[in-house]
Amino acid sequence: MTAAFAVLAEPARRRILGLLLVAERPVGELVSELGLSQPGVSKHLRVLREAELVEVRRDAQQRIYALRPEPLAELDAWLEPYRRLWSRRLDALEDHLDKEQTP
Amino acid sequence: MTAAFAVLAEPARRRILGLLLVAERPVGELVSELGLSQPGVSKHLRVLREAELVEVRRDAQQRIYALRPEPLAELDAWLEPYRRLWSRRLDALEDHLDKEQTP
DNA sequence: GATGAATATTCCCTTTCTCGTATATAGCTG
DNA sequence: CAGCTATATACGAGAAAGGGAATATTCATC
Repeated sequence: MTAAFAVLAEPARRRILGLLLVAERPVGELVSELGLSQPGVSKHLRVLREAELVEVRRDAQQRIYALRPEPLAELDAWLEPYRRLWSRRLDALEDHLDKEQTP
Repeated sequence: MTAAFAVLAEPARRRILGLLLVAERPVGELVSELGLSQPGVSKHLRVLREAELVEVRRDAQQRIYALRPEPLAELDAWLEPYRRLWSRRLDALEDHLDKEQTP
């Protein structure tokens, strides 16, 4: 949890996740789309990897990075108890679903 | 957004928010419940205040801290596009509400 | 106005992050 | 296996963060 927040505190890393949400990508593509140095991107990717926010796959000499949603789901869960503070809509939703589950 | 993530990366600060979710509290109460030094707690509170995650109210010589949910709501919104990656339940919910809104 | 309680701020030290530049590794291709 | 491409790591510098100890501020009370 702590790790996930710290990792996401970096704008560049959030941008990387945004790109990977659209589609998985090799490092070079991230470099050109982000406008950062290649070592810089690699380093951010290492941090994201260690936090399990992304995973790598080798394709010849390229490394294809893809999103791993688990830590984001944890973050979402952490947010849960706070949601009632702003979300009427979600409350209604949950009420509805709860009723649906216990007929 | 960046600020919110950075602030929440500190476990002590998340604990403070957890306590304030239950009820607003003076600093002294936070100090005893967290087991941290008073200056330490005050410093975390300053950071939380600057990120607008909490607000202060004076009550005699005490300062009562309370939660301000806005930055958490922003975080929730940031998470939105990623949610489909893990949440079937939420998708169902949104579908339901969307239909409800456009009868 | 002095005292005491509650809270904030400052200073100093150590650690951690980020960035740039340079260098290393891994794997294809001829 | 030489050379090229794609990616990763190492190193050094500078900024920022966290924690402890000491000090300052604020307000109520006597």
